[in-house]
Amino acid sequence: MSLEHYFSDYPVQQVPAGTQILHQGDECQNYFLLVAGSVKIFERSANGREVVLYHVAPGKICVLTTTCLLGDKRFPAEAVAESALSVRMMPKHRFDELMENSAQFRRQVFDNFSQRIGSLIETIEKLALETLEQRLAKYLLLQPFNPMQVTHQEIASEIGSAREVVSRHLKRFEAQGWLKLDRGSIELLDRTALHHLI
Amino acid sequence: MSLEHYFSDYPVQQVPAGTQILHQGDECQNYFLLVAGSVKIFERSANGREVVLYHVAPGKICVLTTTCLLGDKRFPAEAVAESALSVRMMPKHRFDELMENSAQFRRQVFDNFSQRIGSLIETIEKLALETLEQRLAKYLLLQPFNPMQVTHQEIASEIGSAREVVSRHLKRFEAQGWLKLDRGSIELLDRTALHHLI
DNA sequence: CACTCTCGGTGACTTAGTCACTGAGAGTGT
DNA sequence: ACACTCTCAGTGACTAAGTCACCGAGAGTG
Repeated sequence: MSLEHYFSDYPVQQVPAGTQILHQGDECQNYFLLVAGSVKIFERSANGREVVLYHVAPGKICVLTTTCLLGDKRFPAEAVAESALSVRMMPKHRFDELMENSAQFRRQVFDNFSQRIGSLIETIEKLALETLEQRLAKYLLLQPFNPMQVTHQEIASEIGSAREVVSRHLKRFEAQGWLKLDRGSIELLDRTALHHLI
Repeated sequence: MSLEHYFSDYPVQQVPAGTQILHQGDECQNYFLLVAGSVKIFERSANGREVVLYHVAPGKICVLTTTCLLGDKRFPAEAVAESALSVRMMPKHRFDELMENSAQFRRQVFDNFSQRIGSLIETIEKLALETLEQRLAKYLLLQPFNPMQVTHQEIASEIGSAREVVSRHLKRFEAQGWLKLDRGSIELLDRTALHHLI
């Protein structure tokens, strides 16, 4: 039984791509389950640099929203729709009721929490212990499309770096013949070479 | 009702300071509640660098152990007793039973999860968006004792940096008259100056 | 076709991390 | 007391990463 089952009483709502769903300091009103699309949760620093904390995938709830509602806290990050979204919203009282009465539901929510903790720890490891080159190579190899449509700025905030630095590394990779750069797109030509960096 | 209540059926066990409790890849056997002392959970990279993920405080359970047992995974980090410990261990079946039957217990465990997610996100923010000087100043100002007994290496792994880099910054702070360095100890002399760095 | 905006490239510089080595102190055993 | 070993910190030389200020190409708009 998937999480979506428990949200089926609530209508699917559409959100256009690019919508900023939550700002830092906002109050969370509802739990939301993502039906389709992708939400980016990230932090923005005083000088405008960004770092992506995680993405919410279809079939998942946003763990940070959950902790806010459970702990009665403000949302500590930014949430933006990366693509057009379909979402279902559930009010707090219903969520609490399900947590109380459904072992299945609890299990699903706990799994979401566990996975998120794992992914956050992975992010910390990468930031603190890996070189930028390694993080960049991993990022490129994980993308589902080739060529991929992505800007250098987007990559920088995914891997916790700065645009210029990413540009320079990519340029170097291109000079090695490992990939081909175009405005807003990157085509991998030699995945093996990138693998050797890791 | 605190978490400790639910562990009271299980005897308090003593663990000497410095004991490595879990290695990367170990299988978790029991949930443990820390009664007294402090446990450091950290990652170690191939070249020996370390980064601290979090500390387990008295009255808390180790969230990572919990996610391992719930998800049937191996422990993904290192766990070391920072001081002499008193712990109570609870077998998996009892934990599952409590999760099933006690709303209070669930609530406590969830709170632990939420707090941990918050602290991990904070760590990511610091690593990606703050300068080393800021992280170092924050670390120093948060320590409960003055002078504090700590090595440069320990500080480096707490703030995700390298020993030499920390040494140089500390040396500079000392030259400014903000603190006094000694072998294995640091005395803060001007907290206000350190605050201005943040 | 001018205007604007986004995206990427670049040089010069600062900050952070790495590597290899040094020496000072603390603790141990004889 | 003395040598031995270990931990801790200091340092120079270097590489990697991040910042700042600026430029120019292309895409989209009116």
